[in-house]
Parts: sequence; C-alpha cells; structure tokens
Amino acid sequence: MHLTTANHGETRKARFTYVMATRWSVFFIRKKMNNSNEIITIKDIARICGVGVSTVSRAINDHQDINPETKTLILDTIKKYGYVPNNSARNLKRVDATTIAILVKGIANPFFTSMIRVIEDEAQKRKYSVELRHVEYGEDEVDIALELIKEKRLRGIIFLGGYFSHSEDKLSILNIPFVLVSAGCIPETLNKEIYSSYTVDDEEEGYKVTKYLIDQGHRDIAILSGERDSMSVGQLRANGYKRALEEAGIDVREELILTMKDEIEYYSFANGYENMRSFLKKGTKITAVFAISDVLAIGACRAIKDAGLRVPEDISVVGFDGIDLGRYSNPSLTTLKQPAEEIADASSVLLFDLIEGRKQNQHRVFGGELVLRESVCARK
Amino acid sequence: MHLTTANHGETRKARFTYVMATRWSVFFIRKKMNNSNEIITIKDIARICGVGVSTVSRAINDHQDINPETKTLILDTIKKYGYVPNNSARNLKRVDATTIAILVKGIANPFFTSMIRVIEDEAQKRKYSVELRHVEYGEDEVDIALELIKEKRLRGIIFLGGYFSHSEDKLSILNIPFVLVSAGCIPETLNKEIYSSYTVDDEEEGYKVTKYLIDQGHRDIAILSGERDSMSVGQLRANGYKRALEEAGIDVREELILTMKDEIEYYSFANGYENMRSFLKKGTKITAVFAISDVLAIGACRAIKDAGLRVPEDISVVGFDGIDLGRYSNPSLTTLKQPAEEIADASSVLLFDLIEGRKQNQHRVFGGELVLRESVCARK
DNA sequence: TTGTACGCGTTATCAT
DNA sequence: ATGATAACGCGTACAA
Repeated sequence: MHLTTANHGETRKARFTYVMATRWSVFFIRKKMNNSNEIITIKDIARICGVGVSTVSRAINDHQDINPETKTLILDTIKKYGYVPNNSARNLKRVDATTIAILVKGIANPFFTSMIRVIEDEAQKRKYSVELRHVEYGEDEVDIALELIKEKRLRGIIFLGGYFSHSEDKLSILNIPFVLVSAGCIPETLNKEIYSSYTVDDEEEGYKVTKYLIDQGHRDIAILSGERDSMSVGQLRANGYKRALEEAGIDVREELILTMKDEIEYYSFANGYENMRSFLKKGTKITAVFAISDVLAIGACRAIKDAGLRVPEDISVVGFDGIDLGRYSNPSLTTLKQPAEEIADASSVLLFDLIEGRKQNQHRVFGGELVLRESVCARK
Repeated sequence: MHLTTANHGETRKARFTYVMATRWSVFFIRKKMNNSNEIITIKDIARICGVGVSTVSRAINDHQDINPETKTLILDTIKKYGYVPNNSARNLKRVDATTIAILVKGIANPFFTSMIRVIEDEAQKRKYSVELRHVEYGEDEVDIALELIKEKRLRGIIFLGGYFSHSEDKLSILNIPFVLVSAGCIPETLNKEIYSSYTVDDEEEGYKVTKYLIDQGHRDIAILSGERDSMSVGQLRANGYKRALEEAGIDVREELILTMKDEIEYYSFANGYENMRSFLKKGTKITAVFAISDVLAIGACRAIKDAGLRVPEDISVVGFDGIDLGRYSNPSLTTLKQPAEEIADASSVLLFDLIEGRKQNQHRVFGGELVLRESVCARK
C-alpha cells in the first residue's frame, strides 16, 4: 500500500513514507520517485509481490497454472515499476528464442524500405524481434548470416535482394529456415528443399518489359543491367531482354548492354546517371532504355535530359521495381511493378510457418505488372 | 593433431579417425566434417585447446597476461571451428556492453539513410553493435528508448529526426548518453546538460531559404510545412519562413501555410503531392513554394505539373535536406543542403566520447548550404 | 601466466 | 498453484 500511495504522491509525501517503510519498500519508493532507471529485475518484482521468481515468469509468459489474481497483481506491479525483461538473459535461456533477421543487400535502394516495414510489422504481431542488417555489395550474406545465427541465436532469416550463387554445401550450413526474397539466380541444380524463395520471375518480367518496348516499335534498345560479374536479378532481367530481342529477330548487341559502374554505389541514381551519360557520349544510336531498377532509370532520365535529349520523345525509358517515386518523377516512370508489400507479407508469414514447423520450404513466383506512365512512347 | 588432419580430410578419413580418437575430439571432428553448426561454446574451445575458459576469454578480448603462443593457438582454433561468442551471454555479463541504438523517426524519408550508414560504420570501427529501430510518427521515441535500454542494455542512443518536446523529467529517465540529431524544437527551458544535440539551425536555414525566394522577387510564397500540431523541425523551418516574410514587409497569410496531410504518410512524396494538389485546386495565387523537406518538394513539383503549370516558370519550388535525388529529379531541386554525413559522423563520435566519459554533453549547430539548381527562377 | 568458481537475469524442471 | 534451483554462455575475481 505504501508503494501505491507514494507512487502518486509528491516528494514530501514520499519522504514521510520513508520513515515508516521497511527497508525494501523504501528502496522501491525511491526508485519510483526518482524516476531513476536503476535496473529492476524479475527478482525485484518477485520480492515486491511476495512471490517467487518462477511465478513472475509464468505471469509474463502467459503460462497456465497460475492464479489469475496473482497474475493480475504481478502484471500491475510490472507496469507500475516499468519493468522490462532483459532480452539477453531471455535469449540465453530460451530454447525458443524469438529473433529473426532481415539481411538487406543494398540499403540505398528504396525498393526495399517498404518491404522491411511490412516484415517488421508481421514480426511484431508475433512477438518476434527483428535484427535488421545491411549487407554491403562486397560482403557475403551467408557468412554474415552464419555469424548472426550464432551470435543472436536467430530462428529465421529473410534475405532481401542480392544474388544467391552459393553452393548447396554452404547454404546447408544455415540450419535455420530462410527465405530468399527478390534475390536472383539460384542455380537450378540446387536442392529446392533446403531453402525457400519468394520472388517475381525476373527473366520473364524482363522479357515482358522488353517485348513491350519492341511492340512500341523500338529496335535499338539499351539495357542498364546489374553487377558486372555476378549472377543477380540484373542478369536474369537481362536474359529476358535478350530473349525478347532474339524472338523479335533483333540482334543482341553487346555495346548496348551496360553493367553498373563498379566505382559508384550500386543501385543508386548516380550509377544510372553516370552509366547513361558515358554511354550517350559515345553517340551510339538508341531509342529506348530498359533499366533493371527504377533508381537507375531515374538517373538515366536525368542523363538523357542533360545530354539535350528528351524522355520519351528521343529516348524512352522503362524501369523495374515500381517504387513510389516513379509516380512522382518527371516524366513519371513506366515500370514493371513488383507486388512488394504482398511479397514481403507472404514471405514473413512463410518464414514463421517454417520456424514453427507448419510448412515445408516453398518456392513461389509473384506476377509483376507493367505500369504504363509517361517515360515511354511509341517509335514513329 | 587428429583434429587438424581430419579437418582437411574427406569423410572416409574422418571415419577412420573416429575409431582412434577420444570422446571429445570425435565430437568435434564430426562437427567440422558435417559443417553442422551445432552451437560451439567457449568451453568447447577451451577443451580443445586444453586450457581454461578464462584463458580463451582473455585471448578473445585482447587482455594482457596471456602467453602469446597460447593466444595464437586459441585464436587459430576459434577461426578453425567458426566459433562466435554468444552476444546475449556477453551482454548479460559485461558491464561495458557495447550496443547503441539508432531511433529513426520516419523510415520513409531517404534523408536519413545516408546518415544511418555513416553511424553504423563508425560503430563497427569501435566494435559496438547497433540496434536500428524505426519509430512510427505516432510513437513516443523516449518510451521506446526506455524499453530498449532495459531490454538490450544500451550504452547510448542516437535519435534521428522527430521532435523533442519532452519534459526534462522524462528525458532524465534515460540515464545513458544520447544525441538528438536533426531533431526539432527542444524547449529552451530544458537543462542543456542532460542531453546533446547536433543539428542545423532549422529556423535560421528556413529563414535563408525564404529570404532567397524573396530576393528572387517572390511575394506570394506558400510553405509545405510539417506535422500539424507538434513542434518539429517543420515548425522551426516555418518560423524562419515567417520571420523572413515579416522582415521583408510581406504579410504572413495563414492560407499559404500548409501542414502535412494527416491521412498520408508523413514526409512522403505522396504527402507533398496531395497537399499541393488540393491547394492548387483552390486557385490561390502563388509564385513560389518552400517545402520543408525534399521529398515533399518533389511531390509538390509533380502536383504543379499535373495542374498544367510549370516549375519554375509558373511556380518556383525549393526544398530542404539535400538528398541525392534532388540532383537527378526533373527539374533538379534547389534546396537547403544539410551536411548529413558530417552531422552523422560527428554525432557518432560524440556519442562514443560521451559513453566513454571523455566529454560532456554538447550542442553543436551545423551550417546548411543553399544549393541552387533548376527549380527556382526569378520572378519577372 | 593460468585455471576455478561464481554470478549476470531469465526460463524450465522438479518438487511441494 | 507455487517456490527452489539448475542451467544458458560468458567475463572476472581470486586462487594457484
């Protein structure tokens, strides 16, 4: 009772209580009064409530076998003292630790931000905490994942972006569920049962985009592709580009295939800009560009403008991803929109199903949608 | 010796070794051979090396009082077995736990992404791990911080963005160092010794921007401001706007002050777009807009275009922040560039100085730079 | 220089 | 329904 009263009283009242209180309650009164956050543990809560620690633990973790009244008392006390269980201790002890990680390849790409939020929300709903980690383009995401697994006792991982040319051996080291989201180029030989992947069909969508340009009468179509060497979504989309060209009887010309500049951050406006700029300087004639990412497309648009040309009248530009910005840029961007939120949501649901043993590894392909806006026009 | 050999051998060799090996070494040989990642602990390493756990601990943590040879052996073994110390256990034990948090208000705003990376890099250099947490606009960052502090035993916090109208009482609950970065409106009455802040002078820079527009001959200048009610950087920048107007003898008209739409995500292209669109529908005559954030500015540019007007000929637009996109958008964006990387770098350095007791709380104001591009022209 | 043993805060097991 | 108590993996006094 002292506690409750003192808790709402002003300083003078608390001082008064001080005199009458036992050692322990004094201690806590002062804590509360000072609003100090000297760390308060489960033991303290137990002591205050006059119960054992295990009872408090039961109350916290919604176990059965606990008297509702006791539970209420404990929960109230916890709230009153602002007690928060120490996560390190929890993870140390719990077999069912509750952390998943999102490994994002390429923080600069705004395409991922909306997905991250969706995943975080889903995790929060299920009381999992998420470890968000940015992976630089040089880094090996599997190695990083491995470290994280041991360090944080992860239960599952979502890999966002990047490419996955890892060997089966290497992937099987990760003996927790993981979902490859919007990641490219999984060797066909890989055992599909050891991993999950949710993504669009990059090759097919790349084909769709290119076919659309061809249908609009374009013949000289450049592509702003991905990383030079590695197999990535960029490569896959480029494969679709080549297939569409071949199918239409148009030569695939190597000089029209531009890989991202290595010295500039990947998937950035700057990369698209500089790449396009140096290409235009050469004077090679084109009437359309397929950029394998919206950010590259926007950079390219600017480079085209700076070269004294117009989008789309002189050069049409089509992007890939469907980021918000595309609607508001000028000209607004014709693009292949990935159902980002949907993919992200489904991926996290799948991950938790995998973690909790409700499902086996899955591979799902999401359909993209060609969004027609201003950056493409028909070739006269 | 068995271990080393088996480690490089193929399965058959390992099987052979099995027979001869002791119980323990067999255990580890199989671990390694399987590439399984059953959790290997400090005890295991100690056992393998034939030393005590404390010796291993000393090797890991670069303590003195350890035989260099022993250390080498241990470090090699650790690498060989891919041992990674369990962070939860470490944090539980260590007084000098090494986690800081970045609390970002508004994930959607690309202005923060470059800063985050800089801070992460700086933290990594000092072997701190960072907890990145997104704060929604409705959430109270101090409450979240408080939870995190207890949950993860944070050593310091960087608050990125948002406003800080919290009471001294509330802030002092956070008894770890924290730096307010690009956060707005700290009540002047607040005791400057209990917190640090690194930011631009939002009021002054807002003044500069507006003054520039006035100097270009503009009189009817609207402002795309921040959140409706709360004191935020938006408010401060708007205050600068008002001051510049008054100083130039121009009436401050309430109908030209547009706060962000509540029903749309704050600091998003969409918010700038819709806000501008509904304003233009009213037909109020203006010749310039000051958007308190680049993303709003870009959205506004598009709304202006969609209304059949031109930027800058009919309406000039100036932004604030200096995000990359501004260079590549069309028209490119005249904006007040904050030295984002510099602020982020200095902030993290400060935070670690605070944590390690080398400094007292600091308040530093960084200068912004007006970057002149295409979205503003002089009023004829 | 090295090893033993204790404790960090929590959950799980086992009594009661 | 509840309370002791033993782990979890690590760092660190302290002893050797």
